[in-house]
Amino acid sequence: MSSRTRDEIIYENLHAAIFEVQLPPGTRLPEDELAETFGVSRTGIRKVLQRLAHERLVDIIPNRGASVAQPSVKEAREVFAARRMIECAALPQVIGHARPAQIKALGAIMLKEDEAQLAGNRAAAIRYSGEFHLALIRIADNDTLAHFLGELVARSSLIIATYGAPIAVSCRHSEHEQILDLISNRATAEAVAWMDQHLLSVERSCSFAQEEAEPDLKTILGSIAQRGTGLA
Amino acid sequence: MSSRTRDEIIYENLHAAIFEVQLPPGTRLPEDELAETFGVSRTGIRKVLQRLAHERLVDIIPNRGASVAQPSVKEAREVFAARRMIECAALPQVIGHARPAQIKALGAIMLKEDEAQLAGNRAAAIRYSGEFHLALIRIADNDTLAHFLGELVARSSLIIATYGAPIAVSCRHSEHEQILDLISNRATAEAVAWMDQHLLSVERSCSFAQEEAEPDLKTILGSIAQRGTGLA
DNA sequence: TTATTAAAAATTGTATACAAAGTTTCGCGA
DNA sequence: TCGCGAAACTTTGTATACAATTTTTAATAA
Repeated sequence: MSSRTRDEIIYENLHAAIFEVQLPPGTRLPEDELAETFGVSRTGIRKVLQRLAHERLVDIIPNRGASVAQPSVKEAREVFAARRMIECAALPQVIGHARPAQIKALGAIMLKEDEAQLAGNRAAAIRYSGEFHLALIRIADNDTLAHFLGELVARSSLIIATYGAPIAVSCRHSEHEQILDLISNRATAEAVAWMDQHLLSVERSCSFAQEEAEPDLKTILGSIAQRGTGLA
Repeated sequence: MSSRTRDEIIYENLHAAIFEVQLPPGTRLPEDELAETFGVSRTGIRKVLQRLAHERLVDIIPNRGASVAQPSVKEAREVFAARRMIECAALPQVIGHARPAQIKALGAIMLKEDEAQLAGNRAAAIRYSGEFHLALIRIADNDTLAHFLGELVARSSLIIATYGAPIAVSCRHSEHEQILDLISNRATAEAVAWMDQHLLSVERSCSFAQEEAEPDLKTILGSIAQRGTGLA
């Protein structure tokens, strides 16, 4: 499998670094620095940055360069709403196609996620948690849909990094276990309901309140002024 | 609205040309030729081609350049399956949010599509037909989802160009009218059922049979051999 | 001290040059 | 005539150079 071209490798590295929150939201990504790091010219880097921008994992502002994306609250809600629609809608297909070996593989991923959690390996926990959702939808044998969900899962990581409670890491293991049970029992309706609740609970674990209202400069300045301006 | 950078304009031009089947699937897109056409260097063209490749509107084969994508049968089925999931799942949201002005706007698009059909303006008919589906989902106020559907709708155009009957142009006007009626009456369940049927009927209007089976060289050669090899 | 402005530095945008890979053409031999 | 192979040509891949823009720094005046 050496079809992994050099661009591909750079992409995978950057993607993983962002997905696993080694590069937190907002981190600047100067072309020169990346080019030097990966030992290529800016040309190759730009291509990768464009791709990541298209996946909404980095923001590119014209003439001002790239940085790890900082999803807005609206975007965060959209991503979770889209995930609920797609993952729930695909679940019947998943259950229809699921073979024992695939369910076993899901269990293995879940186990690794659990191990990573216990070991305090945050990056691995995030990776396996996302991998669980992706391995799940891949059973539906729809690459197009799986590709979309891949983007949404990666963006979810950025969202949780931005708005999530510092401790809560993405998905709770027990919920994945529950969904897996329902799938292997072919309990479609219950599985869909659980998946919906699972994704809602992840969304609820984020605190969007602070930015729910547009950051209002006047309000902020007003509250500062209250503390006394020294004027008058 | 002069925030349309030069790349953006090139992208929009190429996208429209592909979407409206002015550049049929399989058309080669040499960088030099495009660069000359748009009066820029290859650098700018490559960026646009990469973007279109990410949207699966063009295929890029390393060292062999870009061409308008030719969706496989599997990909075609995936795209329609994804559209059914997304458009049906979003419909409740659409109906919940729909304001009279928006429904009126949908009606206007439908009218233009109808006019284009009658005038035999195939490109405009395709454009408005896609625009109807996009305007519809935009009512749900989820840019993320609308963006995904935008890609799926454009790919649908390529699919229909590749597998569709020469006469049948995308969506039948009457079906759009029916869906619009059900939405304005807030008949959610019926609207979802109609949307599902509508998308299925578009899919069924394509003839995937020829390529449904993997193009099997041995079979083809065998049937040729049957006609007599002249050997022995 | 603070605000304003100009110059300098850093960063991105775009074109061009050269290298690498692929395609075509032409000629040679069977 | 047909098949094979090499050279010429075409096209893409990558790096580098220079232009344009933005950001930072420094200096000056209120």
